[in-house]
Amino acid sequence: MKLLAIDGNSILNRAFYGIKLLSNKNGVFTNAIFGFMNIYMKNFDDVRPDAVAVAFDLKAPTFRHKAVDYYKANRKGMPEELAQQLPLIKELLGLLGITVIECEGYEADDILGTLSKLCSDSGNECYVLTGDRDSLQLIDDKVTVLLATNKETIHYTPERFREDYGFEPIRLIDLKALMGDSSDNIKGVAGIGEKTAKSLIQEFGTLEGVYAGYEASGLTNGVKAKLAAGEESAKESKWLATIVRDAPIDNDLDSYKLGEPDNAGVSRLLTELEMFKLLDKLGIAASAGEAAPKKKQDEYTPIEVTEQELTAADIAGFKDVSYLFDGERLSVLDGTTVYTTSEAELISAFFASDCDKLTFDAKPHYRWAMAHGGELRALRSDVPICGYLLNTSATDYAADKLCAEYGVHYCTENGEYADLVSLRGLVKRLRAEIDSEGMTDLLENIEMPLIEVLASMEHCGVNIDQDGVRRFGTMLSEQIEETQKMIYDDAGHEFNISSPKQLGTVLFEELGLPAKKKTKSGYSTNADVLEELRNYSPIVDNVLKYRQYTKLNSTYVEGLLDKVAEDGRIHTCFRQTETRTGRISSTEPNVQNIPVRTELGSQMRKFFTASAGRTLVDADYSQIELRVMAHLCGDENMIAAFNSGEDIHTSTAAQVFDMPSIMVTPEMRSAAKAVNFGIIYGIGAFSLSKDIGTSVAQAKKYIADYLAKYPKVNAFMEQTVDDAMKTGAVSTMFGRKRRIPELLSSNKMLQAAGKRIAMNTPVQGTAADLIKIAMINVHRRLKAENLNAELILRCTTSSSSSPTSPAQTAPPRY
DNA sequence: GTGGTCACG
DNA sequence: ACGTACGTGACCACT
Repeated sequence: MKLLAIDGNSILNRAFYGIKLLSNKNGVFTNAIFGFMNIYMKNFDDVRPDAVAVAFDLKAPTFRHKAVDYYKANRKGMPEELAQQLPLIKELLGLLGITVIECEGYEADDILGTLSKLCSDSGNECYVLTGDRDSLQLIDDKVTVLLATNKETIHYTPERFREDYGFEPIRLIDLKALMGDSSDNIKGVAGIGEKTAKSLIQEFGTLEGVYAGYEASGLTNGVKAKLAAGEESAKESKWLATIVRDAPIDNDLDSYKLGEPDNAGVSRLLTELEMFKLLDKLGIAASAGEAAPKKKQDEYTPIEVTEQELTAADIAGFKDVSYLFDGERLSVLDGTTVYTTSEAELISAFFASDCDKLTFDAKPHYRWAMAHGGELRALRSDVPICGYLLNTSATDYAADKLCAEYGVHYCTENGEYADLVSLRGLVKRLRAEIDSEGMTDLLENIEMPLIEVLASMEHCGVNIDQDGVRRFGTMLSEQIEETQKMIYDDAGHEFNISSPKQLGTVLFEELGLPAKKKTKSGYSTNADVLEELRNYSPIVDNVLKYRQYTKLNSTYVEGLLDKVAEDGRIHTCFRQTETRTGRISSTEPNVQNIPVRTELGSQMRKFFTASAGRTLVDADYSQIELRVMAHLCGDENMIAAFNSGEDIHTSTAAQVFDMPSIMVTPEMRSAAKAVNFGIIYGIGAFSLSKDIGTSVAQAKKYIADYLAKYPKVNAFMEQTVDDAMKTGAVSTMFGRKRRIPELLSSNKMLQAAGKRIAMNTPVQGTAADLIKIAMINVHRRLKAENLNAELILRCTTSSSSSPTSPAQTAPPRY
């Protein structure tokens, strides 16, 4: 029999610190559970055990059998984010049929020690899974320790241990007795570190051996003196370092055999935690409907559907239907009948009909209708859009997940039509939720109408001068080759310049440039770092150039050409349920990050052209986010600055530096501009100082002066953060909500990040709302006035607000 | 799949 | 001692 014995605390800890904080919508953290289960499942697959036991510490309130416990119990407790996951993982393990062992007065490793001894003594195999090297002392012929590190799990057999340490596993105790372990508050012998301790154990075998023979040995007098002074401490340390192997736990190994999992219970728990990926991995059906958490399950009587081919006559009879369409096949649910067809004419007729429609992700349907010269009418609700408004942070808005989350019966009994049959109930629930959150107007008057606008923009696409792009690419390729040669010359050999690892080696080891910053995996070689190193060697400049050229070539030249359709245009995909703030994003290609900041890069924009006989018009709001801020906080000074029509950054500089605008220098304006941006992002003095190249103290003063001049900005920020801390969420002017679980974190960095999100999102999100409204209005007006014009892109536009050309204050005109 | 880097608002 | 502004997406190297 094989037993897998797991140090629950150790693995949970490792998982917690190894995975970024995750939480469900109620702010319950789940990252440690997620990481734990990943480690567990991987090792389970490797070992294929018959029995599993997970041990957890159970701390007694009073002094216990080991002094170390006293200290551990007094150590700073685990962070709240982790502590709250502890009962949850225990519950989950129980539901999975895995034995959880806790033993009053004993730590997890004592339990592992006891379990492994039980196995060893009875000739059974034991695998001890832990992240703690202390447990390596348990290794023997029957006991393998699976040491989970950040990268991999090392299988420690006696052989492997001897290779790494040069002595027997059990001697780890003697080693610790000498070198100590500050994390366990084991003192060891003062002045003896890892190296000395290892060589002593290798020479004398045990602690007792050391003390029996060290005086007569050839050790230095210094070491001898330290050993003599530390003898008592060493003996106590040895005792402390020894893992208990006779904890009073159930010694019948059979009792740890895997039990039957309670799949419904697991499903309920993981659904509540919104850990759908894990549910999937466990092979348990997501979202057992009866197990919905907080929300009471809506009443539902299962229906049986019948299936038939759709006819034109059927369409005429439809009033209020749900449908799904995958680009080929349409299925419409009316009552209990599912009408299906793949005939384009019928699909077109259905889309164009006036019956009310509910569906799932309608944008492609609009596009299909447009591509077939028709239209999609009377769309009443789109599930992912509703789901998005209720939680902008979800990774996807699949029907089964949403049903589980909002307590709606997911109609698995309808087989392939589960999504379709569930649609109506789901929409009803989501709309009710949206209504109670005050977002109905946002849904009906912004997000829903926007779907068609985005579809139309995607459908039209934008014309690309492909030859121009190709020529630009050829030019870039030549530059790349040339630059590459120079870099190889300077380095003295060829290497992959695009590999940060190889580049780091060349710059910081071979050429000996001073490394400024480190990343997790080595030296940082980002533009900021390289910028500072430019004077050291011409190679640095060339690397920067190489980066610029290759970026332009692969992302923009090649990336764009790849996406040009047969009509010579690119048809990007606008994503409406992607961003946390309410902005639209764009993919395949991303048209929202076409270069503009450098002269060379901005040439890319020339290749976005009007097709023959047409004109490309671009329009943009000027300083929309700052204007939104001015409006939201109502600061008279800021509003007056905008109303004056003067360049806002110059005006800010004039206010902050207390002088007439005409005396504001470009440096002052640029500092003011940086502060303005900082204000939108949720200011920090450090970053501001870096941005404008001043001391942190100077940056602090700028911020203080700014906030003094615009007191209502300050008040608004404080109020917003305050409210956000209370409600865990922020809203835009149009009622769009964003939950901010980071605010609940006890990690100060994370909470500070949450506060910045709280300050930024109402501003960024309101701007997004406004632009969406503008897009809808423009689209409608072009249509209503029957103009031969189309809205085609929502992309980057020239943002020219230089001091000499004052910002445009009038609303854009079309 | 993740991390580093860099393009944009 | 550490990291250090908000929001995105694409590409590359590497695991």
